[in-house]
Amino acid sequence: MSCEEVFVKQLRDRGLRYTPQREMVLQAVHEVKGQPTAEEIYERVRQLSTCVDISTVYRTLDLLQEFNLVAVIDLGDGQRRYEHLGAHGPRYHLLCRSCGQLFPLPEEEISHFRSALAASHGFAVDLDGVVLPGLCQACLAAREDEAENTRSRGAEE
Amino acid sequence: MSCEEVFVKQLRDRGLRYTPQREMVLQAVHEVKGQPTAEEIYERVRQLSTCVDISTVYRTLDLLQEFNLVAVIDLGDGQRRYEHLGAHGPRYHLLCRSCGQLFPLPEEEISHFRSALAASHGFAVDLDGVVLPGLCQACLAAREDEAENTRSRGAEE
DNA sequence: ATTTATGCAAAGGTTTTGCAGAATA
DNA sequence: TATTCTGCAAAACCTTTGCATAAAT
Repeated sequence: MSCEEVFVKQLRDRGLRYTPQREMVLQAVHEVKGQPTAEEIYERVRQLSTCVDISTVYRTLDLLQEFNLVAVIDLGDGQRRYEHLGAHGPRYHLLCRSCGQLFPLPEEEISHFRSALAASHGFAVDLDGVVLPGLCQACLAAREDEAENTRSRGAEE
Repeated sequence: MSCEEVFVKQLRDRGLRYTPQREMVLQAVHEVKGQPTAEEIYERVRQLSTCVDISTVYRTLDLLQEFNLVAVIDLGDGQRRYEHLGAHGPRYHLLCRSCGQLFPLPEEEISHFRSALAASHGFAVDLDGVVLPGLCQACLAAREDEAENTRSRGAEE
């Protein structure tokens, strides 16, 4: 079942309606790369039709989230971001604090952590859409180089 | 070295000043339980002195964060929260999506996850102040009971 | 015909900023 | 005395809401 079909079905099941605006927001969610903000999705929608309001975009994104068609992502910059959830299901992310790049984190990495936590605390972690900050390989290496340089410079002086 | 001493030293190192307002904000951070918002810290400060402005509180909290004396916590309710970082160092949290309770997550649980990730992706996760959502033991049990009841009721009818 | 959805505009809440006067080193 | 800091007020920011009109079933 395609995303659109899922959306229509879920709407119908609740007595809600499939409108052109809702269709356009879903399309924009597919088309905009990365993890767009509501504003960015709104801009894409505006390319399709000029008189759609951003409040409609927000309202539609709320629905898509409820239906598990998008995940909400927080990169800690005070703006909500949205990510399309296709057949692949939930995604987990690593955010490099230094370069700002977002890296996907495969499910396998999460599952060990999840079961360890379930065993020790009885807590069922649910990391859908969670963004884990840190330093990526490249930035970590750069930082180590810098520390090395500082040390050797210190020794010379 | 006490928090206050660290704060004063860090300020001096940057040519910044130790003012009564900054002292009171640090004190409030120690005294308010849990993970207070800027507003809550502000209220505590106001008990000490009536004419301190909330913008000063925000500005001081920014400094304390830079100096690693507080961690910033996001419980996903659109309000930044602050947590005092004492000698114990960074804290990790589990947030129950159902009852809203916050549970501490000991360092040991994190470290396996961190080394696994470092080995597989070369990414150094840094979960200081990160809040991992999920379901706590009690809410998980309650949910399972409910599912059980629904099933047996369904069978009766 | 009935109910839901939309656009508009305005409000909402938290956090930030500009600036003149006060305080610190 | 030279900067930094503060309080005040206003702005900025993202998101939500109320309401009359329009659209969908």
